[in-house]
Amino acid sequence: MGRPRNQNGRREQLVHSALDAIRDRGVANLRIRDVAESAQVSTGTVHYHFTDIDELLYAVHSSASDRFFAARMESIGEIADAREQLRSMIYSGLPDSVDDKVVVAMYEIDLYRRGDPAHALLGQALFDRQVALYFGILQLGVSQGHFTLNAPALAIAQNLVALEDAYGMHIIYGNRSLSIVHCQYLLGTFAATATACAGIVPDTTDPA
Amino acid sequence: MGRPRNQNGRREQLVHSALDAIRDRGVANLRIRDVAESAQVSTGTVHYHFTDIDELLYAVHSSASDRFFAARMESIGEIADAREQLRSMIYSGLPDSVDDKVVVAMYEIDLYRRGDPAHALLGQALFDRQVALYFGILQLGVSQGHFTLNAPALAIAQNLVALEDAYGMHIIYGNRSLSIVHCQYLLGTFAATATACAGIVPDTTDPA
Amino acid sequence: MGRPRNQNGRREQLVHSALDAIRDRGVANLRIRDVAESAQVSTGTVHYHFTDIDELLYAVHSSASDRFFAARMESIGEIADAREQLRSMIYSGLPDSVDDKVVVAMYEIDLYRRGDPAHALLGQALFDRQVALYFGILQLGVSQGHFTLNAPALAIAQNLVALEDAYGMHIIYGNRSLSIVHCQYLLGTFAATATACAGIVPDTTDPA
Amino acid sequence: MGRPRNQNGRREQLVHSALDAIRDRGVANLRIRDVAESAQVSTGTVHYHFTDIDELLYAVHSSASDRFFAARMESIGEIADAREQLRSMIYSGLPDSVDDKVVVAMYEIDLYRRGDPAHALLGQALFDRQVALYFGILQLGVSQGHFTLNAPALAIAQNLVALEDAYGMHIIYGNRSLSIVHCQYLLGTFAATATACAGIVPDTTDPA
DNA sequence: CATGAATGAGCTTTCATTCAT
DNA sequence: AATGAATGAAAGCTCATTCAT
Repeated sequence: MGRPRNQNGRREQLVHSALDAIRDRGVANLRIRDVAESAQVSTGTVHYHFTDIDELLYAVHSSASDRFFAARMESIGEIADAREQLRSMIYSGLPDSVDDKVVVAMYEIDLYRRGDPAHALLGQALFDRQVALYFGILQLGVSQGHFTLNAPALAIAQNLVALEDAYGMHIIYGNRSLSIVHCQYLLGTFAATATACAGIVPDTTDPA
Repeated sequence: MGRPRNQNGRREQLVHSALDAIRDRGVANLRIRDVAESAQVSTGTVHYHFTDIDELLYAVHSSASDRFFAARMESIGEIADAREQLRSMIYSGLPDSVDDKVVVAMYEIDLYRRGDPAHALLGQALFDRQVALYFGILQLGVSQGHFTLNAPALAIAQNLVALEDAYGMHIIYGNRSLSIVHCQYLLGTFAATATACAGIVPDTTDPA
Repeated sequence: MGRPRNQNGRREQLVHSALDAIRDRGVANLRIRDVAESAQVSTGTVHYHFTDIDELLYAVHSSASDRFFAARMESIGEIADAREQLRSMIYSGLPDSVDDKVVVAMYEIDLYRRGDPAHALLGQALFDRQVALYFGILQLGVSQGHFTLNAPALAIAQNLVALEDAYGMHIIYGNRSLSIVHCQYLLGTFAATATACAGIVPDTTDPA
Repeated sequence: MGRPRNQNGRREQLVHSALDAIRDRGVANLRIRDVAESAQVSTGTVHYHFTDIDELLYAVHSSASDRFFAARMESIGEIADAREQLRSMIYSGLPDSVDDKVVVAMYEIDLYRRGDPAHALLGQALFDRQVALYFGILQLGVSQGHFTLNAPALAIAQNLVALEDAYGMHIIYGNRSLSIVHCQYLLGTFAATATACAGIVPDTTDPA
């Protein structure tokens, strides 16, 4: 009956293409044409699926946040020990590289759309979800007898997410005095002292 | 440096006007005309003093970084006690408000010009200078017998600056779950535990 | 006439929907999509029944003219007295309101397709038919002994139709110094003096 | 001091060019590029002087109305006899030809911008001014002993302007059963009977 | 017959940049 | 030094039209 089959995936495909385009050109220089070319469709097609560029950016922001958080959830899903969970989180909270397209897109759109309440909400929601994740891990570690917290669990959780944000940003920006490994070390140092649990982090020796 | 010399005042005025314009419209939407109108000159005048918009943005970024750092230096200049210095730093490291034009400009340009080595260098240099400032304070505190560090001073210093960066970013983005006062509390919590010095921070009671 | 035959009802439905759409958006802003949405079909369906937008507009113009004239014919069909016929004509010659969709469509398409001989012909044909109608009424009134014409019947008839056109246009345009009632009065004044027959018109007292 | 000399005339020049372009292509098909080409400037220049196409259309409408009315005023300026004034008015109230750009622009914009209060006001204001002009002439004719009005002067004046509007529209539309000369005859017929003054009109013999 | 995703030409609009004054 | 009118490339957005299903 002429019903769409899998073309409903077109929106999703365009969002993926937009991620590539944003990584390559930056949000500020993002043109509809870039997204279209990356997806190998015409510009009209992009406009057919997204009223305007704002709607596309919102979809990308939303999708990137969800994907990022889902990946972190998944990374600790099978792990029982809070120390291992914490270790895993420190790996998944930083961009893979200077070109991690999901992380780049989140930072860029967040800032590019500064002042737009819809985007502010996405950023805030991601922060809060990540805090909740860390919060749970900290409590689990306490109950497992591995962690002794030197401050409220919420404050530690917020600081952990904040450190990830900051180091993620520096990595994306190309700050050469902060390699990914070194950022992991710094996060690990913080986690170790906050939980009074030396054995949790990948590498507590300063590699710098 | 074949730039106009004797009226460097005009260049500076334009940089100041650009700060206002960036706060109001965002770097991405910044037009030469906005800077010109804010400075009450013609667009031609802006072009006379800055070859192109890149040169203007670099000047703004550079000026904002310097001003920001200089203010922080000044804020601890007259203070002898490392605990008071640390307290003062926590105040001066966050934006005044969601509209702190110096901080907004730094973040926006940093991200907007992501990939440009010149701007990356400015960001990195600011980070490093702030780390150095904190590093010195930490060492002073140790020598004064107030601080007992639970991790290398450098790592603590880097984490302090990173937390400021992250919370600054969240404040600027309009994240409503992180008020300025709460961010100060979070920074204070970290500083207090890292230095094992309870009495240094403005307010170690969670105001949330 | 190789058009689809057996579902002429669909064509007519689309023409009606186009009338609504033109009233709401104006011909100049009329999109195929508007017609389709108004008829609750897809844009493809509109294209199936009308080769292009010109064909649709012609059908609408033609239909509106015919409907408008038919209504006027009908409005005097049962009336025997020429004075009453004339009175009735004055009511049926003006748009009901600023949003009379049939009248709006005629004026808009007429002007929008200015220069197109086919549309010019429709306008001219409507004018001529209405003149003929008035002409017959005037002659009837003379033969009934009610009217004494102060000019050739044809000239009076043409002027009557012209006045209707002009006032219709002003009403449609939203001219606030010409209410519908006042336009009726003005037409009545003209008709009364042209026929030297005081008793024919709805209201010969200036309501202004 | 670098003050504009006669470039202030650029706006006016563009309005004139727009009149030509509207006559040639119609308002609905008017492109900024048409205006620019007609004025031999770039499209950017048009946008420099007019924020958007609406502002341009308003300027054209306003200018056309004013020019049209001014020409009519001037056409009777030197005439003392009301009969001659009336005769002159009948000449100046109709478009010169099917391509009279001032009249075409007024009708087209009026209709194209139907529903826009600003344009409605321009149309109404022109109507009212013309009515006032006729009203004065009718009263002058009465005081000169040439006219005996068979209806209120205001009603006659309104009907005169309405007839001009309608016939102007038909001429513009290309209605072949209404030549300019014949329209003048029809206006003259009405004027003659309304004023009971046979000698005023160009040609009271039906030329059709 | 009907659908609606896809297309791409065509338009408006923006804005850095130039340049005569 | 400063102006601001003019430019034109670049981009977003609209929408008639096509076509596979």
